[in-house]
Amino acid sequence: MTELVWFRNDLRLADNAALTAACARSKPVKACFLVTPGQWQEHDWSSARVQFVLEHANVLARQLAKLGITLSFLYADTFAESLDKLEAFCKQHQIAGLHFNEEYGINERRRDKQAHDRLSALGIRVAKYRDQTVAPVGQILTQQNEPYSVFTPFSRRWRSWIEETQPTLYPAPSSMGPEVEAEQTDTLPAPFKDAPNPLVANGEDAAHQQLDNFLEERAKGYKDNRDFPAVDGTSQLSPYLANGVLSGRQCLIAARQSGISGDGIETWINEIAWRDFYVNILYHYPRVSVHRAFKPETEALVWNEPGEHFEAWKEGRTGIPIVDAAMRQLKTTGWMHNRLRMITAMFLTKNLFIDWRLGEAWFMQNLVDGFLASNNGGWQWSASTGTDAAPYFRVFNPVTQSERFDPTGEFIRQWVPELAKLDNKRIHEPSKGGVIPKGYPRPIVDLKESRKEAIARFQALKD
DNA sequence: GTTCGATTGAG
DNA sequence: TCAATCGAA
Repeated sequence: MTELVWFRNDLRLADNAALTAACARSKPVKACFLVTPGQWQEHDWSSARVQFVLEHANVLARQLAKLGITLSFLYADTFAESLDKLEAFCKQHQIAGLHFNEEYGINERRRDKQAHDRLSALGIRVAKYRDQTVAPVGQILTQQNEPYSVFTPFSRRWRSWIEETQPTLYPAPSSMGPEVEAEQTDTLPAPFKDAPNPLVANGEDAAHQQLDNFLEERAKGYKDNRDFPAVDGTSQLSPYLANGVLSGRQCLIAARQSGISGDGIETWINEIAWRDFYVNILYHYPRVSVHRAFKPETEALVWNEPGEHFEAWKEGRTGIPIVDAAMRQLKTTGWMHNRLRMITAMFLTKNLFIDWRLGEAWFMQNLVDGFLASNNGGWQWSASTGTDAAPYFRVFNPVTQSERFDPTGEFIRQWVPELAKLDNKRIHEPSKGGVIPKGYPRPIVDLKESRKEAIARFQALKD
């Protein structure tokens, strides 16, 4: 009788609850990965992400093969069809027990429930593991046993849970049998083409090297440097985390074991907490995964028609240099610096007053690290429709942000070469006091007026 | 029940 | 200053 590990958003050998449990149970162990392009497209997966995931699945297949575990690729279009494939696979290989780590999007939960019901009916044990976050999802609750809707108290509770529990890593499995030949999936399925060049190196080993390198080189200065897009101040681990090549738990434990102390590392650990926080929000408030606002009253907002403004935003020709630089970075590399995600999201929702859902989808369609919980959480935060939202009257001024976080215009110059010759002052707002370089647009919206209008629309919600 | 601290700023 | 809101005390 065979145990089967179903890999999904957890493409790693080390610190993987489902894999460890399956290998501890009995031999032999098999593994599978379901290739579902239609579902990925429906979920706005980017080409960059699909490429990243499939390449990492191939790396995983080779690692597992060395341990005597075959990872089989099962092809189906949607989640619904994939369950037929999974069921057939289980019958064909006489699977006794299925193991997987939970995912928390609403379609994923529905799929997992159906998988559980169908396979249980065949007499197969179905074991699921709550492994996506450092503290198991649903563990961190207020004193009234309610989910937190504000980050700071959540993070305090989260930190004390870690102190009390001292989480440890699941060991990577040892050999389960003689080496087998690794199956490999071929290149990008049909809807996903023209992925940008990979931003980060392939494989679990590369992920750990990058984590170690971050801790050695940049963690201490993280708090001071992380907001400057021209500075290499962040960990850039998000593609690995979003797709489970690394776990948040591995990051946390590596940070603690590094012996580094101080504001830098603690600020970074807070980012791991943000990730857990938003996964919990997705879990406790399923409405956010069907494009509904966390704050229901904000559903009454009437957003502008997207039109030409939305096109200009997507393509990086809004006439606001920091916004355009950021949007071009996203489209070209599949990644955007976090400070810029806030600036561009705030600009779309508060200055252009375009529905946050459109921005959320565009980010997903382009990001290599697109992760429903964090992307939705971040967008709703920016749009003031979400948890712990910035008060609606607090609207970033993108020019001010640009002056503060890209003071020499280095980042703008990199992505908006039309403006490269402007001096450090003018580059943030070329329309002010001088001739705009040829080929660069005037601002498509008046920042001051649009800010006032947005605040008024939010104010009107309360009346 | 009420106060109080805190909240990835801007004008 | 502006100013909303949650959670803890």
